[in-house]
Amino acid sequence: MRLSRYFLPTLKETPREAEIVSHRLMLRAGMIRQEAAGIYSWLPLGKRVLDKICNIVREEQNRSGAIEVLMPTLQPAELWKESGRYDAYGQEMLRITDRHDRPMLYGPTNEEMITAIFKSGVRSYKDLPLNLYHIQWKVRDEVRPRFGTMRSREFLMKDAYSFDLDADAARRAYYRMFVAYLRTFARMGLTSVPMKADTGPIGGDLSHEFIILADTGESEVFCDKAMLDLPIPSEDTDFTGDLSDLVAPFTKPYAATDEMHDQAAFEAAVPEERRVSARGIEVGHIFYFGTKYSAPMGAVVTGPDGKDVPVEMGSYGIGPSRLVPAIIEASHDDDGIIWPASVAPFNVGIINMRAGDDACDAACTELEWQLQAQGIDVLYDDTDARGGAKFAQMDLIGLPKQIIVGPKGLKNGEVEVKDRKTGERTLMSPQAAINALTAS
RNA sequence: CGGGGCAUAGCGCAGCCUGGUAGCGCACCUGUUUUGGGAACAGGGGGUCGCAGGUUCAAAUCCUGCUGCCCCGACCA
Repeated sequence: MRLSRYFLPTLKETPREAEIVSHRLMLRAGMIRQEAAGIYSWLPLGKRVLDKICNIVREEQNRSGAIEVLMPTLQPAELWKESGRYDAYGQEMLRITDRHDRPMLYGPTNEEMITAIFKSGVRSYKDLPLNLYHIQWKVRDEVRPRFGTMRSREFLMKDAYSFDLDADAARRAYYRMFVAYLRTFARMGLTSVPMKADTGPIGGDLSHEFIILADTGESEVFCDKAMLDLPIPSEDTDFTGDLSDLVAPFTKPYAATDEMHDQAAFEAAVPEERRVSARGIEVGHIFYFGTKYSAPMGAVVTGPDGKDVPVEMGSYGIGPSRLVPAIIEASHDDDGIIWPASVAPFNVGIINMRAGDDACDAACTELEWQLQAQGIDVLYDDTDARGGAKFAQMDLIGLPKQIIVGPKGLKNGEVEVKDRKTGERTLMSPQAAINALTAS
């Protein structure tokens, strides 16, 4: 992509409304634009990151055996009256009326609809286990949206729903998602900590929030330092097997958000030097809720004994539109964003120090072409801005690697490869640069 | 939903107290000189001062009402 043909409205100054660093950087890097309180447009750079995140989420969901569907954002109120949540949900549910005066709503979540879908397609226990998920915009008319896309009124969520014959099978389904979540966040360069969460009226221990530690997090969290260094299950994990041994190391150590925190238990369980008390961002939430929706909505399967039983369900959420700022909170410096390679909007930035100079133009074009031929996403700054401005902008938008091409280097047949994170710069031939950047 | 604040060019702001018809920096356009960490000079374009009323010869400025947005708290992917 040529910068001269792209739409990248970056800002030197921070818009006044932005308080936290991720919101500021997303606005300055031209990733989003606010349309109303808690409602944002995603501009090209932001859209690329969001798509990369969704693809990682999708790959890990698929790997775990979940199947993708797509449900609408608009739902009939009727469905929610069946479950009893139409009245229970309150002001956060954005309700509208269609031209026939039928009450509708913008979906804040999809338990009801997925249960209806399940009901219409499944009769037998032989069709279980089943896990259906989608990635769709959700609407919650938040009392106080804030922090950019971290807490917005319209947000993208991956929500998966598992269906099983009994509680044991439901637990196995829960563990599959647990492992998928560990892998998903790790692939984005994040250290996530699963923390016991409130299970509400269902009880049990099958609810976890996945928390990223960050100073600007909304909740206070406590955990054993050992949790931060646990190895992540590999991509060869057999999701058809029993995953309890993989999950156990993550559920045994102490880890709790403030609402579940018990200081005495914390001190008893964790030696002082390993006690971490920090702030965190919730990027995922999984829970098992049994027959809470299947029973009132009549979602049953016929068991091996010929009797109908309501299915055991769980639901599993990840917020991609929240992960974007979460990753920035976890990975930035004074100059801007530092994208982990897996979610970077472009892998490599090329800076032409002397646009219009034949040798520089030719070298840049060749690099751009060669890298793109290898499947590398390249943003080539071919504008005639001064070098300093180009460096600053490239650092702001956080591309992991940069190639600096200028007359000084080219005199010796060299270009400079810069690592955004370390700031390290290395002179090498263009071919060596291509080799280095396509190696992994 | 309670408490506080803000609204003037795309962005950041000054002007308001003490009324006289709008200004600065960045960005943008033209030209020249430049070019290795947010260039310099010269010229230029862009604003129903959030909206609606009112006071006044005259309102960005004073008064009233409304709307939008931000922050702090209680609630949440």
